[in-house]
Amino acid sequence: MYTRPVPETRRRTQSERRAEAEQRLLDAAMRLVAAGGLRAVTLAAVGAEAGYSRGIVSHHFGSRQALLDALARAVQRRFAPVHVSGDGLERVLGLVDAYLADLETRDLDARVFLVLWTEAIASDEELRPVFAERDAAFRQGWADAVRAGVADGSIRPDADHEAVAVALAALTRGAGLQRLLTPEAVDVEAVRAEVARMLRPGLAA
Amino acid sequence: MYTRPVPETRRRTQSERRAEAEQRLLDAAMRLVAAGGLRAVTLAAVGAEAGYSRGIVSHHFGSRQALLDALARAVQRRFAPVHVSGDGLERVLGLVDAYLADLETRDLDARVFLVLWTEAIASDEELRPVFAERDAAFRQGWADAVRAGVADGSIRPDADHEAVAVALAALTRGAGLQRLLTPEAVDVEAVRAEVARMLRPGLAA
Amino acid sequence: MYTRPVPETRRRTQSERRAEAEQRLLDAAMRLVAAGGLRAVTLAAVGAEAGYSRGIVSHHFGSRQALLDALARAVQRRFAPVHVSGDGLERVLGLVDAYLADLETRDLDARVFLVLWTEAIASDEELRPVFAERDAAFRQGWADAVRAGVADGSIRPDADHEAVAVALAALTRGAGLQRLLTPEAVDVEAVRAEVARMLRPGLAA
Amino acid sequence: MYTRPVPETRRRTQSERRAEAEQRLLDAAMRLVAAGGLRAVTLAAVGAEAGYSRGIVSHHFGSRQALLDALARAVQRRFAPVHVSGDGLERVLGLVDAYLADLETRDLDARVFLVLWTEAIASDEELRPVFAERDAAFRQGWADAVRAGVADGSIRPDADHEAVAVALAALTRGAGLQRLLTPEAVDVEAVRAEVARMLRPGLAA
DNA sequence: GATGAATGAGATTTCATTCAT
DNA sequence: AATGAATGAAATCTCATTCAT
Repeated sequence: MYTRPVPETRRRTQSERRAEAEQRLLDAAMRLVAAGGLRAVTLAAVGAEAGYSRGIVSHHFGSRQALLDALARAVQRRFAPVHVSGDGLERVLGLVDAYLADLETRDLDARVFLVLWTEAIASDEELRPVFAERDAAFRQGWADAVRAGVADGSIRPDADHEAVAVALAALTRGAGLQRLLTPEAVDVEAVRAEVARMLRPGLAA
Repeated sequence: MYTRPVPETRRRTQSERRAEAEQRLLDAAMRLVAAGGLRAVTLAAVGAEAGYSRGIVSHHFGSRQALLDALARAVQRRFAPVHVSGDGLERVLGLVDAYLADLETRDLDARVFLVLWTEAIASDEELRPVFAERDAAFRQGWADAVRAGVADGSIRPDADHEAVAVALAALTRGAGLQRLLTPEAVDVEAVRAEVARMLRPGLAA
Repeated sequence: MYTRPVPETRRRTQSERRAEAEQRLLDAAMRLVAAGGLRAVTLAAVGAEAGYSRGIVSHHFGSRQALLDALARAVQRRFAPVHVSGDGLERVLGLVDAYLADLETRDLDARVFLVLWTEAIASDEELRPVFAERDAAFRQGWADAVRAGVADGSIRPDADHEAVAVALAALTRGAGLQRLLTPEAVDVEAVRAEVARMLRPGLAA
Repeated sequence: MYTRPVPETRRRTQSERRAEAEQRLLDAAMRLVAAGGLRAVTLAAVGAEAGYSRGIVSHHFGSRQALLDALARAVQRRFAPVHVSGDGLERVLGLVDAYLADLETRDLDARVFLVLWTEAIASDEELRPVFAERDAAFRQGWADAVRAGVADGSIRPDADHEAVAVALAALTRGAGLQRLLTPEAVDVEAVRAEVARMLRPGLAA
């Protein structure tokens, strides 16, 4: 016999409602950033996109800036360094490849991250330090991987850790941004393959 | 007999005055972009920075968008591909090095170019096509250099011209943007040196 | 045998809790008015100042206006005419002196009363009649005192009761307001002394 | 023969237009303050009341606060101390009388001045110092008049200049405010007459 | 009794644009 | 050619109010 399912929208507690609303607002903000840049993230637009009213963002985040801060931190978590197997040289090349692959497979996250990252450049507000700090940690991770490669003998000993980190981070970010501006010009698969061929000999011991 | 002295600044024609005013406005806009991003480029601010009044930009360019278009084209001309000597592989590596060097030696141009370039990403307006077109030509130039290197035997024959072009353009732009966000983290000299060491073996035949 | 200790704060009835909450809210509102004028009395601020939540004021008073009404009545009770001994002229002068003294000794009450009184002027809402009525009673009290002084021969017979009442009420309120605006300029003790000397000969028979 | 008069609205220069607009805006703001207090002075209301658009106040004054500052200074000029003839005691009594008379004869000015004066009390912004300063000068004027009366022997020598100044300023302002709240209760003529009778003996030598 | 999620009205501010001078 | 007066669209922010929990 047919039994009616428990209704999807059961009674929610206040804190559940709050958590859900905030998540929906962040998701809405991500979609808007991806589609139109930070300029498209108006309080009214976020409220509407999330299915709420005009005032909801202020209610939950207090100010637009606070929403953007939360958004930046959320997307940094989501678009965080991938776990890559391998050691030394293989790990470094694997990281580059993984980031490039993410541009396609995690398109929304990548887009939002990159747009916010560029917006942080001209921002005197709180966006800049949030990204500056994260970038430091990000480069540190790569520099550490290079150092490990040097230690285990897979990477040539005279490699400048910091400079390699800057160059590889630049390469992946630059490629991501180029793909946002001219998607048809960036064949991610081809770039991944070529970058692997291009970098390996120059890094190997 | 009294002779009227020749005025130091001879009477300028209307068209000269117009050209001068427009140049001063573009210079002012560049300074504002460099200092505060596109958001800082308000019509009143540009007028004031150039030493004119609020209405001057509208008077000369008609609209803010027209000013930005002119600014984009001007900065593309100023920050145009450097002339690099050498052939084949040396020319490709020389281009990378020259672009990286420009980040420091032509700081203002580089900054304005990169800021406008990122703004073009989320712009539905006229900025996007202006940069998309130029980027195509830019990559074409690099792809041609790679092709020439393959032809003269200095670059390995299986190099994917387009992918290399994307990767190298990405590397230089990414480095430039990283420098804007965290200047202290990007030692341009060190990056130039390391990039040369890192790329040569991977591109050489 | 174990005996459960008598709780220190015995269980309060609902109506006691209600009364206590409302009193705490009124006290909180008074502090806010004194510190920042009516504008500082937002529902959220009153709730927080009283140690409750944002919604508490609406819960107890229904609306902001109702809270302000209750506040006006409460402060009118608290800042009510002082009991002054003496008859005739002495009583009139005593009232003036007592009101002036209250400006210092009952600073919070005086401040809140005066702020609400001035707010009532431009208020179409319910604050105006509340204060207009009370002012009428207040002047009546003073006019009566003057009349009694005339009757007992201590005040000159041609004194215009109403006009004296207006003038003396004006003097005390004006002094109180001046003290709120420029506290350092109003030496209450000196004003009390001078006012007594200045008024006595002009009112005496 | 009939000659057509010069049209009233002849061509005006830019600076005439500016001056006229600003004057009309201040006048409009005064009417709004008089009718509804500072709360009624919204940018949109001022623009509409002056016969302009919503944005006109920002255009001319930059911000609401700047408009209020200008308004405060304008009304302080307009409602400035009257020139009163006489010396010593007569001058002091004449000043009190003149201020009281102004409450009726310059109703609008008086109303606006008094409303802004009370608003200054709870204002952390720029209104407070503007009125605090002016009040100091105002009291100084009165204290000087008292001192002159003592010097010429018309006022009793033990009069406390500052305290008299505070009391008389308080009396006139208090009366003005009372008249705003309950106009029917304040017979200005009667108060003037009674105040004169009441003060003279107490101030005279 | 108490909390706080959600709404929407209303205010200020910024700024591109239009147009008279 | 140049100025700047005037407009109005669009954004953020503050808050009283309503109502579900």
